[in-house]
Amino acid sequence: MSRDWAEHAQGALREAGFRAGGARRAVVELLGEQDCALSAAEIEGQLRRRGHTVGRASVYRTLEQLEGLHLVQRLEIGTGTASFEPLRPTGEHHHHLVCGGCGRVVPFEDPQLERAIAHVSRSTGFDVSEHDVTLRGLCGRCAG
Amino acid sequence: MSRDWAEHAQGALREAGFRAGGARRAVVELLGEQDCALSAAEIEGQLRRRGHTVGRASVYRTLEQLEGLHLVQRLEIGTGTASFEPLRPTGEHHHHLVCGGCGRVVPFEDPQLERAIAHVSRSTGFDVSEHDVTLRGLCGRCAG
DNA sequence: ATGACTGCAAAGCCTTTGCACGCAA
DNA sequence: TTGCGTGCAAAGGCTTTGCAGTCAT
Repeated sequence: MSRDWAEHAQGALREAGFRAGGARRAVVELLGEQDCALSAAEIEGQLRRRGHTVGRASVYRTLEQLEGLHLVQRLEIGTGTASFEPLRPTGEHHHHLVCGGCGRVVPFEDPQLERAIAHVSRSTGFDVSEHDVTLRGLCGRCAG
Repeated sequence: MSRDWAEHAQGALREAGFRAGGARRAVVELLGEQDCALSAAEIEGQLRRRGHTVGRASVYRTLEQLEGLHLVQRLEIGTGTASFEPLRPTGEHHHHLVCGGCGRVVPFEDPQLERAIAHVSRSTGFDVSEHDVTLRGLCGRCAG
């Protein structure tokens, strides 16, 4: 199912007029295998570790293009470093819990929370297309 | 009521062992008058406009201290620039709607959303102390 | 008198941009 | 062959840090 996203994204990029290049394909494939958010540096590092080195600029450019097509969501989870994660066409997604002690990021999902957000969205006068929720605190280990 | 926050914050800072200096006091007072988030640059600019110039470093240092005492919340509303807003001891607060067209940031509040978040928080195994919600889309004017 | 507070300037990071070369179409 | 895609290096922008002078206690 994760691989589905990569194929979907490649198709959407092609339809949007982008050509097929190695760097972008590698970034999209890596993103498709992820279940949570990755920073640009993490993407660059993981690709290099796989032996497929990609320029930093290409990583950012690809992410920018994917964001423009609503294929990935950019998240600012606190420390001045952005993270990116695939946006499934099904709408299924999760949010994040961040531990202020160890920095661990844990995903969670909650239907009731989604319903509340959908309800608010309709009452705003905005055409809301994305949302994100971040909970911060201490994880079991750090809270002691 | 806004002024209450500034006094509360000054007291908390004193109890935490901080001395009374002009730069920090000015930042705290300005924050107390705000009802929504301000960036460090906006804080610096507004203080200068009032004739009370404060060094950029002092603004950031004060914000860092206030954040450490949970007196302000740092928000990353998208464009790589952090914003800060007072955290009321009463717990009352709002969230943000961001227009991707004009960049406008509109605050909103919703009790049902808060309840949903509180419910999720209790089920996570984390000791959740803060949260933030950001809705993104196009405002009435930009959606046309 | 001591050590925290400040401001300025420099350094650090993450991200974006400029440019020349290579590859898809 | 055209011009998009890519990588490298330089530039940008926000934030943090180092340092010396000042002020609170």
